[in-house]
Amino acid sequence: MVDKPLKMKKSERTRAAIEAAARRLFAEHGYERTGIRDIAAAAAIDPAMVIRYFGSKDRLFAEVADFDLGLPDVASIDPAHVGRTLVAHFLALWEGDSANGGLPVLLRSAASNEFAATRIQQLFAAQVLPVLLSLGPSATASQRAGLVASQILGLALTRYVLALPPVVALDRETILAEVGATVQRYATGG
Amino acid sequence: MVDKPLKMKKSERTRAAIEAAARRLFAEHGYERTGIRDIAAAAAIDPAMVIRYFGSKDRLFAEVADFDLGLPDVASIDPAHVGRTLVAHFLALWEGDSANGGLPVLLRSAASNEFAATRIQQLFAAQVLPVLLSLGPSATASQRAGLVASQILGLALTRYVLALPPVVALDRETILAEVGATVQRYATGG
DNA sequence: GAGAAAAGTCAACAAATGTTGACAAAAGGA
DNA sequence: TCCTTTTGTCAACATTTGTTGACTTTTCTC
Repeated sequence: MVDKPLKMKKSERTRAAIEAAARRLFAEHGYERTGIRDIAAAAAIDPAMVIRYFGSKDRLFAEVADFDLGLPDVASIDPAHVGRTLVAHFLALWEGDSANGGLPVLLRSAASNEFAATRIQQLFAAQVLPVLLSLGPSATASQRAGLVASQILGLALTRYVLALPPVVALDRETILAEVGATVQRYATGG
Repeated sequence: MVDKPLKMKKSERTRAAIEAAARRLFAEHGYERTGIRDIAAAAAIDPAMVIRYFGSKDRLFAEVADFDLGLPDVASIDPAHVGRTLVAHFLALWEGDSANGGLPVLLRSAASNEFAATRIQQLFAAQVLPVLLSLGPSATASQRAGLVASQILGLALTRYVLALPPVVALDRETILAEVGATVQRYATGG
């Protein structure tokens, strides 16, 4: 058969459907509250297929949780606006409708799922810390990274996971200004 | 029988044992991952007793989650150090070994448990917001409360729930100074 | 000590969980 | 068309879950 443009092989399509459904449900309800049958139903396939394609619930979760923060290159960041830049980037990471959305998945489950917690820790250690290394004395980089994490994950938690009304109500510009200033101070050790 | 000093009625004692075990396990593993049989084992009693004393797992959780932040009186806070004061208070709330410890329970489960999330929201609305009302224009109180919540819960999340190493490594004085300054700025609208 | 009330034990239930294997349908290549 | 591989369906499994009811043991009062 001549190649159907834009249509992948059927197996790829169901695999993608499962992954998309899993991402959405894991992000919405967390690891424990999301059953394989729920995922299968959302993807309109048989529960057994989920296992067939991903081996186990754990491995499916791991696959969905395996993603990249995609932080801008260290060199391309204006040190005077790291705070705002970082916050903007994380906001996009949460609100971006399309591709990844792995961060919501992770944070929703991290509180009661050791794997997810470890994964978050790795992400910050491998991707955020390097950025901070170039912004101040390396001796304090770890401390600065900790403070930055506490504020950024706190914002994500209260706004997207817990959905505390006062935090949800914050408009983008206020967040960029206020939280950005905090992150700026933490990041540069000011 | 003459009253045994410091010993309560037997039923009260087992009830307290269940509650203590539940508090510890809920705080450690979250709502979903803590089974009634786990709680019973930790309290060295029969699983049926848990139901007998508390009716259901939900009600037990609700009981354990029903507590008070115990914030200092608004009037007694020095407005120039609200940030530090608030942070110190929340630190004590987490690290206090004895009585309550309900906050760890709540935060550990809030990400995937609607009841816990709602409860946190209520706590902040009913107990933190009033404090902020006296520290700036009432029109911005909600916004200031949101920012304060994002930082304080973020600290709690990363330090006590996720246990991110760089945040765990922070010493008390650094937290009081750095995070205190942020909360101060958020709270007063500076 | 007899009898009542409280506290505790035990086995079982129905439902939901992740996972598996046997089988049927469809697709693709020869 | 025949045959092989892929893809999907179905029923069942073992385990764990919260919860219940019948029963025995303890505790306390008279």
